[in-house]
Amino acid sequence: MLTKDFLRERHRDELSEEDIAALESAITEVRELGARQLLVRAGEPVTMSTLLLEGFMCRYMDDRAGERQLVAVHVAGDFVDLHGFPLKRLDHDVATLTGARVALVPHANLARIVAERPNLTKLLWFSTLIDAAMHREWIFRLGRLNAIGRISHFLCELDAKLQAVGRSDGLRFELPINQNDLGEACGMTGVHVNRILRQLREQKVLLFRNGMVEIQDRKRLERIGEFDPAYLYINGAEKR
Amino acid sequence: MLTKDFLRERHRDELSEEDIAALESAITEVRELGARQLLVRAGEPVTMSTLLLEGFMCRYMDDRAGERQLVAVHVAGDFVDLHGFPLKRLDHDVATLTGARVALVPHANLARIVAERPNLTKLLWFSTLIDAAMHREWIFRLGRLNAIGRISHFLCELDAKLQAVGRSDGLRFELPINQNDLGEACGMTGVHVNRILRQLREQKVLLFRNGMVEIQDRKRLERIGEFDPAYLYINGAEKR
DNA sequence: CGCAGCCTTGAAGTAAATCAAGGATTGTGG
DNA sequence: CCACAATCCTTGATTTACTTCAAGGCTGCG
Repeated sequence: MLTKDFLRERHRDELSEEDIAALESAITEVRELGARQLLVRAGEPVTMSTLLLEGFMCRYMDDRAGERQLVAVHVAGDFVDLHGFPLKRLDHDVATLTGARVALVPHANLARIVAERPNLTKLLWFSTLIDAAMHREWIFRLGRLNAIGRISHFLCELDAKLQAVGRSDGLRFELPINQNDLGEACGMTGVHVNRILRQLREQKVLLFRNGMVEIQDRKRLERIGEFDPAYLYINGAEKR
Repeated sequence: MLTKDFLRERHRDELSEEDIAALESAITEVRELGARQLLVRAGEPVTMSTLLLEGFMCRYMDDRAGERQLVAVHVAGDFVDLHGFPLKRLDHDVATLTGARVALVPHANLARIVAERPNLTKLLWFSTLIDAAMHREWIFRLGRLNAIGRISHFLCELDAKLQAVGRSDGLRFELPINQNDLGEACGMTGVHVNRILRQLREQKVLLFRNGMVEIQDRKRLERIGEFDPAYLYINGAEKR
């Protein structure tokens, strides 16, 4: 069942068995990808969308100097570039961060779903809106939090998303990226990420080493990052 | 024709006359709103969506200290909280910036459209994805541009959106907000906005006074803001 | 062994925040 | 009609968070 993590803990239960079967059969290919591999370049017409099955992917844009700004990080179960279907071309690049396994869905098959399955269509729409909600929180993070807050918030978000698909137990999870990647996500230099991680380590809040995140003091971490998971629309994680 | 500005210059031509009639008849009420009026509070269930007919609205979230971060600014023709239909509750507040006229669309009427009109549904979906694209550009702005770049980019975006709905001639447009609002959008203090506006004024790039923006040197403005309108998906404004 | 990639730390520089005060404009009530 | 209050704009002085530049160390690998 390739789509088992899609919308997991997020109204997946609203999908009928026929809806799920329709989605499964829309997949035409499964592919293994290496780390740091470009999948879609900004501006080029797209004809397929990518469902991430395993690993981490990201979406990003470059500034004039060629510096990256990540705008999204994706985990298993995410329909990474579903928005490419209505948009027809993307405004950003899509790439893997780590090794990954993906399922490919041609847009022609999505068109059939839209024509025939209003309920599934609405949930596909819903899933792109969760991405938009995460974008908004990303804006908040960059606009209103300082460096330690940004890193903390980002890692809280990742943990929550990974827990929803069974890839984190809430204490530790794998995140095989480097400090520079983290900086590109949180709008700061790799050097400063290093100093912030040291602070978090010294305060016994969080450890990030060898591609592994260990949350030592979740309360403090969430407080530092001003984190409230409501925006992730995960079942049961309502506004506190 | 209340919906005449909806998706104007953005594939509105893909809507059939019946689609447009269906959308028009989904509107149950038109309302005039004062400036700085809260419409939707984060977390509360929503049952209607708002099509902005005239004026400026915004969406924002507060940090712990109560400081606002704007995550979107809307102009005439924008379906401000259409995403509230699939999401059922919002992760942010929605308010007017200026006096405004809005059309209200109950979600029950949207449900009928989704059930009966796949083509219109896909364009409604599309319109929420343009918002997401603007969110991404907003992330880029905050993460990768300095203060003068952020202000410049933001005003370029507003001008492009307003031109698409005939509210800017490309030289000047009304924007009746204050410097502090601008700061809340661009992630900086009002004081610093003031200094940046002075720079833009002294360099004869742009004037912002009395709620009116005058673009004096568009080339420079776009260059300072690293602005490329491709992400707005406005017809004819393709990737350069 | 020697190189590449990543992490770590220090020192100096800079963009923006903060604190503070005054000035202009508009509205308001006596 | 004018005093004054409120709001917004403007500018200066100081502080702070983060960047930049630089160098060295660790680890794994061909």
